[in-house]
Amino acid sequence: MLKTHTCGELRPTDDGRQVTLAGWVDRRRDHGNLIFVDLRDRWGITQVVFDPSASPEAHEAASQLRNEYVLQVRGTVRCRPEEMVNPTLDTGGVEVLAIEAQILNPAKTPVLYINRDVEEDESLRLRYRYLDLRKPRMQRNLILRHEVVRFIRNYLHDRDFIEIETPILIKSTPEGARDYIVPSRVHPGRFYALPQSPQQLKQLLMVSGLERYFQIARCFRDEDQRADRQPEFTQLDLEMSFVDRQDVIQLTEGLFTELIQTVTPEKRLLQTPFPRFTHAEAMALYGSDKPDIRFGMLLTDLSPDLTDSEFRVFAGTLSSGGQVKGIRVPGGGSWPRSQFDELVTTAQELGAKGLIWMVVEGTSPIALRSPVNKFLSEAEQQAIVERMQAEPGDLLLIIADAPAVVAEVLGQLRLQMGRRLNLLDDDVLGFAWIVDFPLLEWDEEEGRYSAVHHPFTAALDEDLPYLESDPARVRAKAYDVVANGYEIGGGSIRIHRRDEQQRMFRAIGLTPEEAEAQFGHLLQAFEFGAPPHGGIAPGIDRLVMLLANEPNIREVMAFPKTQNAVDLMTQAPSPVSEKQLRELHIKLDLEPQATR
RNA sequence: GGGGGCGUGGUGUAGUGGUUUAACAUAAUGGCCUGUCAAGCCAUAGAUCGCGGGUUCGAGUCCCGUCGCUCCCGCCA
Repeated sequence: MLKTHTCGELRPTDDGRQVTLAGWVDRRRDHGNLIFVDLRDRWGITQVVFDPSASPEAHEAASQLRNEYVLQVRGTVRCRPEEMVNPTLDTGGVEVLAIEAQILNPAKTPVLYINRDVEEDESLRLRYRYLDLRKPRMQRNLILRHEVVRFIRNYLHDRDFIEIETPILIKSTPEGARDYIVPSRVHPGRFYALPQSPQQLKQLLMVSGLERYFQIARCFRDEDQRADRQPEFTQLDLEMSFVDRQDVIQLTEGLFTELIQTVTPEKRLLQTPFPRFTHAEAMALYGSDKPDIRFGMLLTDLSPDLTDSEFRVFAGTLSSGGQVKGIRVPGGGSWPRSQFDELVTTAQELGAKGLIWMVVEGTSPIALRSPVNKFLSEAEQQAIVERMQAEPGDLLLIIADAPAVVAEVLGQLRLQMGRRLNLLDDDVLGFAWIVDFPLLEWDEEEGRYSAVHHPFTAALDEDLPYLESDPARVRAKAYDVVANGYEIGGGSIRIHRRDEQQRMFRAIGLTPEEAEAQFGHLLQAFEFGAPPHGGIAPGIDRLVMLLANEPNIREVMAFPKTQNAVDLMTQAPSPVSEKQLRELHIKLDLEPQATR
């Protein structure tokens, strides 16, 4: 080793020790005769003093130093006098008096500031990611990620799970996200796909009798990016045999609870055991299937009070199967009028026909300030205020529209209002389970039903009889774990019988021939004694993002891609040679512009 | 596919409502300095304002296009 100690470990008790440190120059403070260098490595920063009276040679070397030079120093640890202790450094009680210094590598002026916290242009950070990753924030995130994965491995190992790798080159199937595909050289015209998740493979491992499997699995989806979505990402993929929903939920909940208490003890879990909502409840109360339950401001259904209203917006909406619902924004009544107009615009941009706002000025007697109160009877105003438990000074935001629109718009407004009122505490993790998702949803574009979760998800036993007669009514043995408004993971109890799986394929419009061609291996496997099984797949990146208080998952990935799925450091994707294409029997058919 | 934001010395910003040497901080280069820890002081150098076109006497600033990064909708079984 080129060092005897790290830059984070020396303490006053090491006084007098001969040590060798190596790392990067974080800062140099040159006083002419005396030079101070903050030497940095992964473990910390130690101040090195270059005194010409102690070592002229080392001092001369130090005068050459610039930020990010790689330096090896041999010297003597000495305690700092009390008034020179730096309380902001773990090693601030000591310094190393340099006897010998060797520049292992100089460095150009860095394009990013490693030693200060500035928000540099993201493309610059990604292009020079290896420099970006030198920053304490990024190292902290990568270390946290490692700790999370290490805890998961230990936890599952202790519970008799085994980690099994599944192939990255697999078969493309049309269901789900767009596949990344890989051409085969030895089979001209044929392609592998990169897994969107190891779903079928882990189910086959259950057929194999492994019973408890997990994998820290890389997944690939060729879809457009978001702050919490990258083209490749990592899931904790796990599957268990002879379980029901309760078993998977309990295991996952125990894992998360202990993980967070161990790895990020500064985080507070809002509620354990995690509260459970049916999908219908979550939509009704929060307007979202991934609710942020750190704050209330629940959606209140006003429909029962307004069915006979003279106000046509309400009556008309209700008579045509719509809903009237609202949220109560405490204290929002004092905002300027212009902000209410902005909220109306926001609601319309989100798809609502309009937004009704009411300022509660008094509750006994009822006094509302609103563009519509002249259309509402005294009794109706009374009912609205009572049902929403409104108090003077509150702002009420009401939407009358189709149920899906009401949920979407009020759900979004609720989040905006929560942020605005500072109701979202970053140190709190509001985990919850969402269960009883619909099994199928109508796909307008394809003109058929498609699986909400995936086509291997089992239906609730009591709903299964309606699979053919009333598909939209069937609920799934599925469960999502959500936290702070993010979907952290989803899972289900799977179908394990061939006949039931074929029924499901039929329900999503696959012919028996198509089902056989695409999923024949799975159907066949189910004929050889497939056990009941189920599992879940939490997203590691999103979880770590939450634990690290980061706004996007790029901050917890070493080498992420841009929104256009480009790697700015390596410039992937890039053209390949004619020879490579020829070997793969691939001819390009590009627009003239697109040849770059 | 659509909508929004951003792009000015190496880096982070100011300027932007039409006009002169495009300002500040930091980094950089040289000098001074024995106790700093975002060291300090002095001096020097560095941007034709993402790129292309247009309007104008005059464009960093206005208009059109384009590229890059980003946020969102669609999409993400």
